[in-house]
Amino acid sequence: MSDPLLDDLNPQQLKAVTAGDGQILVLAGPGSGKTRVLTRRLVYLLDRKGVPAYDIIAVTFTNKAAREMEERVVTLMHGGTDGLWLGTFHAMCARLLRREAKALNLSPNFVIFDSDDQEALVKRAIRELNIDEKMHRPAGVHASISNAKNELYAPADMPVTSYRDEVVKRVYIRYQELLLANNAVDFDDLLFYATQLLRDNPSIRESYARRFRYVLVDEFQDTNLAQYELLKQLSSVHKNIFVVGDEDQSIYRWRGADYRNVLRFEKDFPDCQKILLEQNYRSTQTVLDAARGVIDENRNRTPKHLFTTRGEGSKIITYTAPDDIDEADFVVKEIQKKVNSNTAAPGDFAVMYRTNAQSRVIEEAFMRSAIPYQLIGAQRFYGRREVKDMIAFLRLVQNPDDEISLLRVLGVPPRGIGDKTIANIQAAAFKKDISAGEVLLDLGQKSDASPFWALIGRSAAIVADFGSLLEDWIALRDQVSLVTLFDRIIQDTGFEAYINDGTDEGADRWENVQELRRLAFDYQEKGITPFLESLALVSDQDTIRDAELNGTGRPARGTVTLLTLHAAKGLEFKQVFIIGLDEGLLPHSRSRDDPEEMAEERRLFYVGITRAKDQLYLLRAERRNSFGNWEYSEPSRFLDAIDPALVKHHGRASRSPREAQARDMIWDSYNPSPSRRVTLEPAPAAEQKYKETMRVRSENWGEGIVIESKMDTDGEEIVSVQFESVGIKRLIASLAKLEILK
DNA sequence: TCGCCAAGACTTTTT
DNA sequence: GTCTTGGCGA
Repeated sequence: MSDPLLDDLNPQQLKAVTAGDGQILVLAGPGSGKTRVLTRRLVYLLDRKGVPAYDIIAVTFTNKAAREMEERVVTLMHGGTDGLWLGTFHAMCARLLRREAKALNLSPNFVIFDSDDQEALVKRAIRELNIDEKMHRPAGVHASISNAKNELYAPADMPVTSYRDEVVKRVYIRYQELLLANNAVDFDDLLFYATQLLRDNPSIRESYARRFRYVLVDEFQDTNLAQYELLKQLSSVHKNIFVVGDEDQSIYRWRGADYRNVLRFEKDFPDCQKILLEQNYRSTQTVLDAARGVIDENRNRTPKHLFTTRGEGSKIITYTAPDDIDEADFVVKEIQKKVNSNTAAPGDFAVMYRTNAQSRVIEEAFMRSAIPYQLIGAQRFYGRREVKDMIAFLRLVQNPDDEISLLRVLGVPPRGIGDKTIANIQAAAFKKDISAGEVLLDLGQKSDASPFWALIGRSAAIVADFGSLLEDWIALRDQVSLVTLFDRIIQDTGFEAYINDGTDEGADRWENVQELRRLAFDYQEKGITPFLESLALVSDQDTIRDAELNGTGRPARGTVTLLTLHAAKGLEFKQVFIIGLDEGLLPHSRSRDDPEEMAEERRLFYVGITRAKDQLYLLRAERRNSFGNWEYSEPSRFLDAIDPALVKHHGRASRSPREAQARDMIWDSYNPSPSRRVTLEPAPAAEQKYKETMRVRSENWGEGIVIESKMDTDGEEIVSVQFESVGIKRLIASLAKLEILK
């Protein structure tokens, strides 16, 4: 009998999907069908085990992942999914906090500050405390505060071991007060408050932990301490927790993520079931071999034996460009060539780099060509001034206490409110211990009868006008649709005439506002709060446009995707270019002195390599332009870990003979040292009968695929075979009577 | 109050 | 080399 839910799963996947209750740890290599397993598990619980959707919570890191899961679940399911909690950590926490706001010091209409707002607020705290901004950069202090929150330290509890800590702590305390006064939370607060809420309120914890009989988690290796605690609390009653992750793809250490949570999980739940997914459905053997060479140099990991049935595939193409401009040209020309000859479409390609700064040169090269491309990240859309302004208006309507937004839009468009007036408003607010927004609203209501009128001074009338506009909008908030409110704000402020000033840039800016308006359309029903929340929590990945369908129903040719290695996680492309394989860039110079960070750089490269399905390109440039002068670099050390036999070096483009010689040594005649090569070198070939990817049949277990074979010290050949029936078995070849199938 | 200009920073990755 | 920030003049 056929079963569409389970039939196409391999033995390991099946084991994971149909595992019983308890704690399940799935370690899933790249391309091993991680999302598929998670999705099927969810449907398995709902559809086969009859678990009500209401009893399940499933958490991901990006909205994109959550959306994909939801779409697939809906297609696979016959019943409904009402009541299911499915979303990102941050979104789930926001939901929890809005429901339980009264148990915290927040009102349910709190806003979520984005990173710019957070930094602005830190800056303000620093200034209030008369701390030297040059010595203690707001961005740096904010990063330290963020770390403290991820480690679950409340402001008062933050440990101090240095003078800098002391400064950070003082700022942290003030920053947190300011957030509360703004009725706002930052990204870390969402996790921090949620964890705190559950920890300190047994009855609330009980009710959620009782409700969520099943907890499912994606990208578990990227959880930080706060997230780990949260998961433990949510699953504290039923203890049915199913996590999927891969230590080798942990690349967010700097954000508090700790892949050792995988080890912690095994320690906290000694009875947990551990399942390895090792069959890769994405890449060619060549790509996997390169990836393995790179990652095998990291220690402290669960060894995995990734294998594929996709065959060897084409060699990795490497190219050393004389400079970064030529590096970019090579990428564009190569893509152009394949697109023109119809062997590939733009949507097949991705270009990946370590730092956002590298995207510029690449982008310029694409602009000179006719190839469509999309650049992911770096706040391309939401970071635009006109977009942020419109969002700030909406945020102010949602929450008049949001002073950051208030200050942002008070002079947009310019209406005669300057520093002096702003200071007066703030002073008036301080005097009455209310927010600046409330001062405005009072002025809007009572005009010159307001007690604040005299305090504001000359521009009181202008401020009162703005206050009454704000009051109108707030009144409209719950009566008209989101888009109507949006249009009304534009109309009342003359926003269009202000930004669309007749120049090309003006038209561009107006187009961005229209784009935001289109996004608002999707939230007509849900309203302003979910809209703003979704805007605050978009990740770069969420902005990726997949190749849309065109009118004919066939996939459009798509666009080349330009993105950082970080943003590439979880994605796949037929052809991948990784550029900037230079010492100092990948690995980044900031990681040079810390082995842990170096290991993370390596994982980052590993993530990049394993995005490729068919063809991988590795590029570097001998010199690149930074701040207006040339900087030279050596090839990345990570390249040494890739077996030269997997690589085809493309042309030579070196300018100076000396450099060319150095490069040739690395690429053409480089002979890796034995210690480095040990993991890649096949065992002595003499008696070895079986090789990776061979199909074999055993009397006991039927057909399978050889995933590894090596000679042990006794001269016995040890073969690991992935059997269709029972999964992976390690066998002694001479005893196992394996038949090789062609 | 606002726009212009010069000085300085900027480059790690982001929910 | 370019973008942001802060200071100054109109």
